Amino acid sequence: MPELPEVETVTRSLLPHLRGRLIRAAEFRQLRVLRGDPDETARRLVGHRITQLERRGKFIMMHLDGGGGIFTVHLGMTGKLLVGGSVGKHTHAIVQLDRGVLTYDDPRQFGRLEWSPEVPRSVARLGPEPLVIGFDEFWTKFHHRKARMKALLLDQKFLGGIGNIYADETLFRAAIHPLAIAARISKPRARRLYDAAREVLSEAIANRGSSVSDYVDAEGIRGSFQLAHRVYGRTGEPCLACGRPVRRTLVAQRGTHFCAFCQKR
DNA sequence: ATCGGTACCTGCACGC
DNA sequence: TGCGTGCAGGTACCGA
Repeated sequence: MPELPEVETVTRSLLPHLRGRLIRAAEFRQLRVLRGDPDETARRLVGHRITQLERRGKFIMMHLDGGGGIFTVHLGMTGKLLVGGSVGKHTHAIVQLDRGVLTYDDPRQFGRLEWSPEVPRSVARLGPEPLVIGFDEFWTKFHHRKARMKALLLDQKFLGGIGNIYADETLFRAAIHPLAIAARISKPRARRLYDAAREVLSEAIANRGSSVSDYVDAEGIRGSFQLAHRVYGRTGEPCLACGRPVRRTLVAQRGTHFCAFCQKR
């Protein structure tokens, strides 16, 4: 489900429910999604207040008061953080607050929950935020890379937060072929790419993310940016620029949607 | 350091 | 109805 715009939306919708809340109890059911010992993690959480929430890439960090460390959540493909939700078959964590309850649901169990005293390694190794990095720094990181464009955009050490949907949408808007080699792209085209990524992500956040199947925010509300997708999920439909059918192929083991005419290598 | 491939899970849509 | 297949917003880890 969740790439940068979806995780940003979840974080924002979570904030009014979680900031200042005292954690009264924490229960972990499916241990696959928990990094660390369940009892130890519960002990670290209980008795602390959540002082602030912070998104980095696709991670959500909950900061705890009094040097209580950080509780970090990654939603994987199908993770959901819900306030006031009920407990179901795929509910793997239940956090009781002084006001309300926070649950973590995740059918595929690709998500991760982790308590750590400092910023966890998973977050520390992320590349810069695409909406924060300047073009000069982007170009420095970009121009020598020999990876295919699609794979590079998906690489979280390059930029944090772009996933399969927004990689495809970015490349279409920048008119760059997903198999293009980064190092062979000129500076002006790299500028278009940089602008396209920021534009797509900003618009998606403004539309509360893309709900392609079951993504919802912390209050169960769907996003609407799926209605604005230009290539993702539009296989066989006409390219909005040239009318030729949108093609789907596999790049970096991920379904990749693009227009073979508009996007140049 | 960088790149590409595989593993990890469940659910759903589809064809037969 | 049931069964096999392919596909799905993710990262970690491995070898080259």
